[in-house]
Amino acid sequence: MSTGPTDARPLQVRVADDIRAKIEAGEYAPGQQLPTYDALADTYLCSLAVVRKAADLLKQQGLLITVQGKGTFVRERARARRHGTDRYSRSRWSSGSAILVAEAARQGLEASQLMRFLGTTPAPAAAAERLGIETGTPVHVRRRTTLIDGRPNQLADSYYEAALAEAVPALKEEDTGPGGGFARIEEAGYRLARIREEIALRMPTGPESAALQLPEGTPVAELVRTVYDPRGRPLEVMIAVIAGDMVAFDYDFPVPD
Amino acid sequence: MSTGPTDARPLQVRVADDIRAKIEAGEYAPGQQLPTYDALADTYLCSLAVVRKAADLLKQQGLLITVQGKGTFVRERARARRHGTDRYSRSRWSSGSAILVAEAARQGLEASQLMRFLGTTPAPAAAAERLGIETGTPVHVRRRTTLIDGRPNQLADSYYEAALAEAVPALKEEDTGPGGGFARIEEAGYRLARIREEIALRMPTGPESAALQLPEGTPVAELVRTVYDPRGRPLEVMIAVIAGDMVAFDYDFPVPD
DNA sequence: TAGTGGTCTAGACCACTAG
DNA sequence: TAGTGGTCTAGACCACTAT
Repeated sequence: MSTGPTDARPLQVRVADDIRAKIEAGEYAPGQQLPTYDALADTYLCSLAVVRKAADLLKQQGLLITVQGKGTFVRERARARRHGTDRYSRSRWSSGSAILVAEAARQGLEASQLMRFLGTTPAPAAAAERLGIETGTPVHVRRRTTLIDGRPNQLADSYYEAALAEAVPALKEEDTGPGGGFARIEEAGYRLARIREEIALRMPTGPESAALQLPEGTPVAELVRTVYDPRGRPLEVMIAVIAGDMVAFDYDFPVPD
Repeated sequence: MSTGPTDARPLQVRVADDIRAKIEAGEYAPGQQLPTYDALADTYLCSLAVVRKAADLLKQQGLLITVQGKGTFVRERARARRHGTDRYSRSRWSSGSAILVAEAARQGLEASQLMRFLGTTPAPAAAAERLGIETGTPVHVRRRTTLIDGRPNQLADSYYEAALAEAVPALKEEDTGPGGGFARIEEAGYRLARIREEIALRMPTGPESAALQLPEGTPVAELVRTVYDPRGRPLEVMIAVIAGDMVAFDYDFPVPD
């Protein structure tokens, strides 16, 4: 541990920095188990609580994970799903492939979906606002969990006005069929014209952290996607909470006038 | 504290949840000081260490901030700068306003900039890759810190190939003049046609956390923006690290074919 | 059963802020 | 000077994993 002559930093920080340095130097490789807390306390001549606090700092920074009863491990970087505008290409979903699975496969990932809830609910403020209705108005909702390579990476809730859900009965089914909900909506005579995506960053709440199996120190992206018809009427609002270590967003657009 | 009959959750978690509930209920308002650790330990009939751990959990979630010697406070949500595609509108920057300041003003925010470094540097991999050159090739860089309402919110580094920096001398000046660097580049005969933005989420490193004055539990967005000319040649690569609590991204695009 | 990390206590002392 | 949060110790006991 490189303790400078006037190193006034707290012991726990110096221990954390030393471990981080070893990780970055490859001395502890991704997935590898670290020495036990007891061993580290011996090495650094400090109490267990200090080692514990140092490990907490590194967990917060997403460098370590701990498993009770097993040990402490260098975190392996998850594979990110790139989230670009071209995944919305009409040619792709109108041709019949399941949009999520096909898009993931293109990136060499295996995707699946789990329906958490399907039915009517009072519209939450964020959805109501974008649908142009009153908060609390009954809307149809599809709550799903998306998994990549078996790990949950996204909690996605799609909201539809009741009238639209009536006009597009597939939206009330678990399986919306080839091309997904977008294809069914267009078949019912609507046209999807524009998409607006809003992204915010934050730390997960407790339940989100559990549902997404997030390691400590992993932020989430909150993505609000609104799909509009050619006259600017909102057809769908999706609110998704996405594991920050498993996503990257890509946008490509012309310089606006 | 609503301790159910079979509440097996750790005490520190129950304490944290109870405090969170009070914050969400408005019992502790944003900016308000919480009772001292000692007082909370008395209230919850637990040790100081448990209160401390509960507070750590809430800090990680971005709900509390602590100031040594002063106390513990409910975190006030920072005002976010919306980061939309229309801020790149040619009509805006070509008309002479300072792009950053004007855009922030439109949102009721006060923006300013601080130049951290201006000169030549070996191209980092992320920039070189997108500029289509070898990593390590000397490039011109503008490193700036952006402040919103006086708080630093963005560390932005723009990279230019050496030849372009020669052709656009303003890029080597602190002040690029009305309309900023984009205006100067077009005046030199280039044309900005497309923009690609890539966003990733992560926790800040120590230095980033310090430079952006980030409260604990605040993630950062890493934004890589590449600007292309009409023939698809990259003109500028900007790599920005943005405080997660002070930004929201907006994209609006047609459904691609 | 042995070994790991997780929770919790009681208490000493330090660093910073405010009056 | 008094009061705040921060660091650190020593140790007890619990929960989970492996063998």
